[in-house]
Amino acid sequence: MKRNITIKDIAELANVSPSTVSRGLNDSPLVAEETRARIQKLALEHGFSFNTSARSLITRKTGIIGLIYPEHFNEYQHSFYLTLLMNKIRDELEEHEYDLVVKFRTNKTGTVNHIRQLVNGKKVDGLILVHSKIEQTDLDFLHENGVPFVLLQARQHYVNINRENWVFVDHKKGGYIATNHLIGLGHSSILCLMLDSPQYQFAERTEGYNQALRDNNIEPDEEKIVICDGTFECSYNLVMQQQELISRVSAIFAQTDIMALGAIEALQGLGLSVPEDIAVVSYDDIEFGKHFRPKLSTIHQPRDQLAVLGCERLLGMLSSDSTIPPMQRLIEPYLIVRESCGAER
Amino acid sequence: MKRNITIKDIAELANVSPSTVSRGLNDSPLVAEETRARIQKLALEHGFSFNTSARSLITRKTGIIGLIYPEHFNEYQHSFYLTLLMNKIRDELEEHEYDLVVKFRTNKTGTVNHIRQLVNGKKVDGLILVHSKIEQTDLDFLHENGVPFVLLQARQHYVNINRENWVFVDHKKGGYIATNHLIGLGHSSILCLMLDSPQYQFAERTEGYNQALRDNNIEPDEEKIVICDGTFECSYNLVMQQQELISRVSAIFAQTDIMALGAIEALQGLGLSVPEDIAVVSYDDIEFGKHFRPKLSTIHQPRDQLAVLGCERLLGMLSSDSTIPPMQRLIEPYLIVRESCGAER
DNA sequence: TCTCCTAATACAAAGGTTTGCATAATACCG
DNA sequence: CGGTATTATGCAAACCTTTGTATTAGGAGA
Repeated sequence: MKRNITIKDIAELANVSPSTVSRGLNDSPLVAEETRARIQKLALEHGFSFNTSARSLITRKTGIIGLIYPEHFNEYQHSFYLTLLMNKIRDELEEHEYDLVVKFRTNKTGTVNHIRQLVNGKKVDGLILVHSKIEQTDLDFLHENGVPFVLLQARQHYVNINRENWVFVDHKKGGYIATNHLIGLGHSSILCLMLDSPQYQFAERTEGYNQALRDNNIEPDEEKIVICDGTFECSYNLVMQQQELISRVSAIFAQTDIMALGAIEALQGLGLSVPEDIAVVSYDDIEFGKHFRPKLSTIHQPRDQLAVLGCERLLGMLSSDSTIPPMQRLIEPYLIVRESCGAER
Repeated sequence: MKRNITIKDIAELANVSPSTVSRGLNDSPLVAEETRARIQKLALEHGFSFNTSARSLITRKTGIIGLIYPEHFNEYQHSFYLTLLMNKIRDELEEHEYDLVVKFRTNKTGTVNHIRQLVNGKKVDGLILVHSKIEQTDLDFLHENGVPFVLLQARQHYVNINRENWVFVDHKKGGYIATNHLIGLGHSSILCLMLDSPQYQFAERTEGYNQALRDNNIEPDEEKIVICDGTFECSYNLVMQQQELISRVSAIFAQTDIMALGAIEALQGLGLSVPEDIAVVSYDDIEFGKHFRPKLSTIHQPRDQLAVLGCERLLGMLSSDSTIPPMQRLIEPYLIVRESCGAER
């Protein structure tokens, strides 16, 4: 591997000291305009770049942000949403010259704890914790080490978030809006296809569902909340197996788009048409929803807003060392009406 | 930010010199078993991790791999496939303790050249170039700097690949298999929905299409190759606008799954059913294909194999400094038969 | 002309690790 | 017991920047 050109080399070429070169390239006001120009020209000519490691070593900044998400989101059915969020985050960070390194967090004992590894190894300047499937002890650890971080997407009920920076989606509101939409269209017997997962956000969606029912004087019915693992197949099978139950409802609130797709596929297989025979509303607004037939009416999660706000705050924390009061934002999701709920009946 | 615990601290605690600690933690045979045990115990107790920057500075290894893809693959219609490939690559690298940093490469003048930036700044140990939308000069630059890299997915026709390491998909073969499948089902008038892009791979798919026709004594018809930008919408609109042309074919070869979905949507809108009235075969095998109605018959790109082989080779190059002859693999895609082509007619 | 100030630059230390070489300690052999 | 391997450890340099402090030169003011 070719030896790289260093500040020293440029210094020699420019007939100045390394420190002057450093200052020149970093636009320090301590260096004469003429000298700076000469240095920068030489640096450009010789394709000089700072050695990232050397620089990090002394500045204690790596220019890398770690993104941690819970391991079970590796599963196919979660990847659609996660990808959209991650891409947006990467774009945001890129604009501020930060790189993103992505890891998942498993709580299996005996496995590496990427959070501690990244922090102890001084690999990252800050962290973005998506879904915060994370132990309270990890958060404490981050505080002890003064590592800036933000929580994104949804809280974990067992985590104390009062002192943290976070941007969450108001999932209860989302569930409420979705259910309310169905009720507004004249449905009163609504099935809730609930995703069972350690993620509190799905319980929140169910809460919203129940609340909407109650607010419209419909008695929630435990039986109509059906648990599913979130896959297309599970959702499909559930509908297929629960035909009696299905016959007693006129609408379904599926907690993710994927689940809606599975359910719709099953319903159609049973000879029911959506939305004519049964309406379906879902959650996430993944891109595919609008290409499906029927086009999905779904709750849009403002993922771009999550990314923008989260990154903004994280970058803010990175640039100012004074402690600023935490930013805690609950973002409201909104309904996108397409075809799967049909018209008022 | 809390001062981190360093090798020196451990050295003091263990009553040895820093160099011994370093050796101990790195499993050097130069250190006594008893000492090593003592050192490792202390390191563990105090949550010690190597400072990545300091380490990189001297070892000249960062443990980071850069993945570069062409800018226009940021567009929605390409994201599905790219994501699948990237995720698999990340997993592979993760297993070998490498991190992945993702950048796109634009050829716009005046913008940063991420390749040079990553290499000059000594930020990465190696590169994975997906689709190699990349200048020959960049490749030359990488060789000059002795940076290991692999090309993945598809070649760019203007790039000289003889001396490079690469794993490409045999796209001509893919186009051939797809078309041949249709012909085997009795179709002789087949539309080719071609994606127009700087990517040579799509031209290759068309070549395969033409070849299959010729091998079956069907005269290729220029008119039946329709150009599309790859979006769902474009594909949809094309079908809608070219009804006369559509009426003269009994099958469509869409060069991506997304294009197939758009086309099918349009066909169904026109009152044609797939596959009964018109058969559709496509390319990519994105996950959604099997949830669509009809389920897509499509060419599977062995992306996991690309990822595995590519990473394997890259890691190989990183660990041995002797130059090994380039690995050049053309992977055969294969057909997955589902519903969209129907039965023999 | 001398002093003092300012502006521009240089010097040197620091950051945490690795590693070639020197040294010390132990064991071996005759 | 002297000498030589052998094993374990320490020393110090190197990796490349950044940055606080010292130095120098030049100009202003008296």
